[in-house]
Amino acid sequence: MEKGLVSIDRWVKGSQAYFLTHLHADHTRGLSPLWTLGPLFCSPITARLLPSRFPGLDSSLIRVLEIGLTHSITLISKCSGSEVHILVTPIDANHCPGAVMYLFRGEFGTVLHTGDFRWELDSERAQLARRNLLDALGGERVDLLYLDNTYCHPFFSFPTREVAAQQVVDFIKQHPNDEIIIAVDNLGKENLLVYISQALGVKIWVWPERLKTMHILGLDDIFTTDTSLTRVRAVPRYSFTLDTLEGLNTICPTIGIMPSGLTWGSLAFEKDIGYVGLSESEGHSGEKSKNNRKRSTNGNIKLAGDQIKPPWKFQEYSYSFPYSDHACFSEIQELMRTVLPKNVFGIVSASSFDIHPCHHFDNLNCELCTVSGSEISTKVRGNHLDASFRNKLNRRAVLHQNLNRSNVKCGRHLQPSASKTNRNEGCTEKG
DNA sequence: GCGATCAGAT
DNA sequence: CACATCTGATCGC
Repeated sequence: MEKGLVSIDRWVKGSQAYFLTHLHADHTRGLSPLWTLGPLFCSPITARLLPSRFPGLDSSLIRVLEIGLTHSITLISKCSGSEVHILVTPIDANHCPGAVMYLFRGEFGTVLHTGDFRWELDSERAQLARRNLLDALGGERVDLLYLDNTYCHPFFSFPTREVAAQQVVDFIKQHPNDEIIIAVDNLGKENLLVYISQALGVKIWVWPERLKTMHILGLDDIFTTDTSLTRVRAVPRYSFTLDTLEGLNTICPTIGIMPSGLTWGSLAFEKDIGYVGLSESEGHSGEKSKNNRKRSTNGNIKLAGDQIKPPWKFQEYSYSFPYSDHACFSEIQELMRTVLPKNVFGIVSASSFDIHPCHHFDNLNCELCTVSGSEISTKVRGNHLDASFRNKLNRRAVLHQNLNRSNVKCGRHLQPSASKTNRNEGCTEKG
């Protein structure tokens, strides 16, 4: 596609149409309530959430695209001055509420931008997304795939969110006398909270802004801002620190739950970074015991591959569960097989795992793209990357070893500096 | 004083 | 590390 026509999650001058995949902050950098640069295309749910994120945003610029339908857009080529017809099909990305992928078709070829996505094909929702995608493709391959490569490495293996949610529920049930806090962002992981609420028959505390978001999403009776009503609270991830947990534990026993795909991989396991089997975990006693710390290194069960069982105790009071809103490697693999991209470009370039996606998909006959800014500038074959690939893998291994050591030292590296106070007391305090 | 941008933090 | 987010400093208007 020629330059100057469309931007996806990119909010700078120079395009005629702007597409938003979802409302996470790292995809809206540059977008502000003063936005005037062009029409903003998004899904219906994103459109409903937009005013709360960007109060005063000119609503006449918002173009709502129904998911699964193909929409026709006409733009003007800056090169030739002639009309450019673009077909765009938003596909449910199964990431956070409102998140979509965009499939673009036109004379330029077929381009799929996944935004951030999950691809759990045993869920009906993802099956429908896959059908919509295949229908829109009509048997064609994707020429250029912009891929959510967050977990694009065989290293990353974790279960579906439903399985992970059940693991969280089982864990909470095993700790009936503890307060529970769960780290979440401003958007996403709602289904985990709903699942917990329904399984345990409790409401979930959220901070006031988050409650507004829940109401916009139509989740009316499950959440509360009254801490006296429940022992389960969702708190902003940035307030989820060792300091916060220690502080809370001086008042009453409190366990932190970190839902994330980040730490769930087979390499981490080989390096023995301290997974704790579910049956091995024990009731939280509230004591800052060296025993507990020992448990995360000495008491873990060594399992292999998909036998890994959460939770992983990564801090004195905190456990990680493999609940991820990003696709694991096998799901990325499935998407690649579905669209058979001729060229691939990873959209998460800041990741330490920025090995090019094609490295893992030699058999797909796809080109390796590197980028300069937002423009695709060169295309080279992938095999020469072996050295850097190994380096990055080694770096990751060292990283996880360090992580392990830090855990033994009670997460020293995660402690905020002594001068810092808890920035979000209001979100975590009792009463 | 406000918005944009960046560094630094978890 | 950094899934995404927040705070605080700085700069230009």
